[in-house]
Parts: sequence; structure tokens; C-alpha cells
Amino acid sequence: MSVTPTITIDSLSTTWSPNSYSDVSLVVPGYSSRLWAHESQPQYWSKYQVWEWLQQIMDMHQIDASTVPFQNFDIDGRQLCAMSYQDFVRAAGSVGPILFHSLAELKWSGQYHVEISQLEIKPAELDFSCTFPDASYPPGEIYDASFQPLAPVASPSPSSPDIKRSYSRPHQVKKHNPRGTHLWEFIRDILLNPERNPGLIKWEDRAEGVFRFLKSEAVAQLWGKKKNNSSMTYEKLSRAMRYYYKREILERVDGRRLVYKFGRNARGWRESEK
DNA sequence: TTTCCATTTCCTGATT
DNA sequence: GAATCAGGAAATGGAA
Repeated sequence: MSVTPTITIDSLSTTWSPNSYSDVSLVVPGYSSRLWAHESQPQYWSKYQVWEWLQQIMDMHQIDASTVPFQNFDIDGRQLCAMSYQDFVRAAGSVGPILFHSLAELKWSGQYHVEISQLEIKPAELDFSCTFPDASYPPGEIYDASFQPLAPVASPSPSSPDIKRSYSRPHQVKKHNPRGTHLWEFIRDILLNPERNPGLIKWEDRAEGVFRFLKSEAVAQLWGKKKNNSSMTYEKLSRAMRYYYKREILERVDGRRLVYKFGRNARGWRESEK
């Protein structure tokens, strides 16, 4: 599905100001320094850049990529910028508000003036019950507790210091996953977005969830980079992978080196789940 | 402060 | 012989 924009962000107005409450850097340390490498303004992004942006937001907020239907964002920057707040909520569920605010901030930072002081969307209209599919998570696997959807764009005043407390988390947002993305999710995301890390891991049998490391040490280093651990090696990474056997997140593939298979408790890798 | 969890680190031995 | 696999044991560090 692609979202058909109804109200443009440009036409929206609200008391919310991207420079006040929704300063993402307050929520995600390091955001500013990483703040979107694209020189161009979002309305000029290609589809690929839109996906890159999405992926980066997922990474920054440690949101499981499988919870956001990327196919809903098979659009270019111009179409993205034409999406309303509700379009984002429709397209990305509880992650929608984060995407909306992030985009709004980008537009502001790019001198892209957004007149949002007249927005009429009420919090009650926002569907924070839209779900992360429970089935997307194995029993005991939980969503990032640190994930806090930004408050809706309407009242109360975003300048209120209590703003982030004034909206409860969606109840579907599961607790835990305290350190962000799990290793198996990291691996899965590489497989699902090979254009981001070409040649590192590849599917051996997509339908069965069998995959093979092509550059095991490179993957380990990438994982180490993510965990801020420069001494990560494939040896260590593979030990962590083997622990997944017991939890049935991975299954053994006997007799084949560097080959693993997703188990019954691994979610989000099947094409039908995307 | 304690407990829990998901690794991380180190190790020995087996297999390819 | 090197790389990888398997799994035990202990350590680590963040979050609740």
C-alpha cells in the first residue's frame, strides 16, 4: 500500500514547534551529529533516500524494522513531504509520529518553512492503539522500552516540560530489549536491506530462512561498531549466534560453515511478514 | 542494591 | 594448520 496524502505538512499548523518539544536530539543523544547526511532537502529525495532515512530513524530509535511496513514508503521525497501526520500514523502505526516529527525537523533545519501553527488534529484523533503486530515478536522478546513515541502534534502545549509524560506509551510497545537491537535482528535487517551492506550476508534459501555469511569478519566488525566494541570478532559473534539455538531464534544447519537458519522464534524475516 | 538478560570473553576440543 | 563450529563457564554492562 502506498499512502495517498491528504493534508500536507506544509499546510498543517499547530502549537507544536519543532524547535521546542520535538527536538529529537533531546531524545536521542547524537542525533544532531548524525542528523541526516543528505544535503538535499527531503522533498528532493529519491525513493532510496526515503528508505535510508527510514532505516536511520529505525536505528536511532532502536525500533525493530519489521514493525514498519517499508512498502508503505515506496515513495519519493516529494510524496513523503506531502504526507500528513495521519498519513504517517496510517502508514507506520505507532512509529508514524516519530517519522512525522523527524521529517518536520529536517524540513525546518533545511530552511523549509513549515507553517504548523494552525493544525487541527486533536490527540483523540490519533490512533495510538495501532499495533505492533504481537506475532512479530517471539515470546519473551520485547520491544525497546526506551522507545517513546513523540507526543501528538496538537495540545497540550509542546513547550510544557511535561510533554513527554503526558502521553502514555502505546500498550503494544513491549518492555525490555534494553540495549537496543538484538544481534539476530541486526543480522535479519542486513538480510532485508542488502543494498545497505552488499555482500556481507546472503540468503541461501529465502523461504526457509537459511542464510550464509559471506564476509563474517566484516559483519562482526559492523556489529562491534553498533555495540561500540572494536574488539568484536566473528568468533565471538558466532558464540552469541549459537546461544540462539536454545531459544529457537536460530536453528542449526549441520555440515555447512557460516550458514544459519532462522528458527520459529525469529520474526520479521519472512516475505509474508514484511 | 540486586536481579535479570543478552551478550562478551575465554576456553577446550572437534570438525572441515 | 587455519578457520570454523560447539558449548561450558564466567564476566560484563544496561535496565528494571
